Amino acid sequence: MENNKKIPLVVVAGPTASGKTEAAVRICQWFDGEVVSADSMQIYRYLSVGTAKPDDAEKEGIPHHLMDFLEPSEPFSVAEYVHLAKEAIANIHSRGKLPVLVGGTGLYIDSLVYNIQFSPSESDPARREELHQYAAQKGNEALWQLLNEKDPEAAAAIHPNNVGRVVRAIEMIESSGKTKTEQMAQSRREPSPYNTLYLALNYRDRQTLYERINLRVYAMLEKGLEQEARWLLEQGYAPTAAQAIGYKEMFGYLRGEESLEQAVEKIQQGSRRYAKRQLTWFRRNEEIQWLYPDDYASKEEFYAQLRKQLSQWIDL
RNA sequence: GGGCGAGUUCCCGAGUGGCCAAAGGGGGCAGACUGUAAAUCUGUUGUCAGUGACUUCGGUGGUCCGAAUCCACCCUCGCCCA
Repeated sequence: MENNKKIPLVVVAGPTASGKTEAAVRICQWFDGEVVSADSMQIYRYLSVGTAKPDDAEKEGIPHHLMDFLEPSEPFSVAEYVHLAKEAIANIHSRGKLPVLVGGTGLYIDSLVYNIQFSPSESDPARREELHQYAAQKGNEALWQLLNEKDPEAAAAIHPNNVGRVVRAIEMIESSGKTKTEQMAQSRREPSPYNTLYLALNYRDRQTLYERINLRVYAMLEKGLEQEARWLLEQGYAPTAAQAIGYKEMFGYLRGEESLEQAVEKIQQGSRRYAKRQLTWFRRNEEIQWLYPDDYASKEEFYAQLRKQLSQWIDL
């Protein structure tokens, strides 16, 4: 497929609190675009403040897709995400608009951008549970040995302590008869239908990012994070949503086990560590064009430069 | 003024004569990542040079072949008596 036949796609990635949301809305305003969220937590309804979902004012009238559509009690998966995101992008493109993929969930973004094909078979919860039990009783090493017998190549790449990954690799070979390596190769056969401009935000000075994170947590508190967290806690079952940073740290405080100050510090720290993991993910991708707002004297200067960069890309 | 206790590497905290650059945890830094991914997991963390050397355990001075560990004095903090 020639580039001019591919669907143009702008990606705005980067660590949490780096300014993705605002940058994306600007891009949509300049080039008649619509946002497709690539965030594993903003998919959930009701979790708004804690996931830093943009409110109506911040959206500035720009349509946002794949946000706010799942109940917190529902689990979710990359495969489902890619399926939905593809549809959303195709739909936006068909209406002559520019799709702008925005988010911090690297796995979701890359799976979509590189058009990863997921095998049709879903996971088997019972078998998974069985394997987890095995590890709990006989040890991580013993479970890993199981994988090592069936798929040594996968075993070599997965640390025995990473039980979830070991279980998944065993599941892969058991359900299909093919090794993880074989399946990975198959998943990459289809060329990407997108002509992607992969951008990511970051700051030269890590401290700047960390300060943004710390401040944003205080802002979330003022906007009602506590109420959202209390609501989520009272909902009970929420396997994925309850893992979200900002909520899980509030639970201890809400149960009276620790102070609000302690919870806040944990949220800030959890967010900083998350940001670091995100950076590790994106940094390995040499295709990404990094944007550093702190290279510019003002935000407007930064955006002016960004607009110029995008114009050039669109003209190609 | 007297008595007792404590001061350890970024933080907390073990360590009471050699096996200690010093357990463990936290934090930091770095990395992995294909159906949990805001999750999960790994490595590393005094300095300098490839086995080694050098500086460190409140300060100073001692004892000893050898001290974070023993002694003396001093400083700081906490508690108790005044």
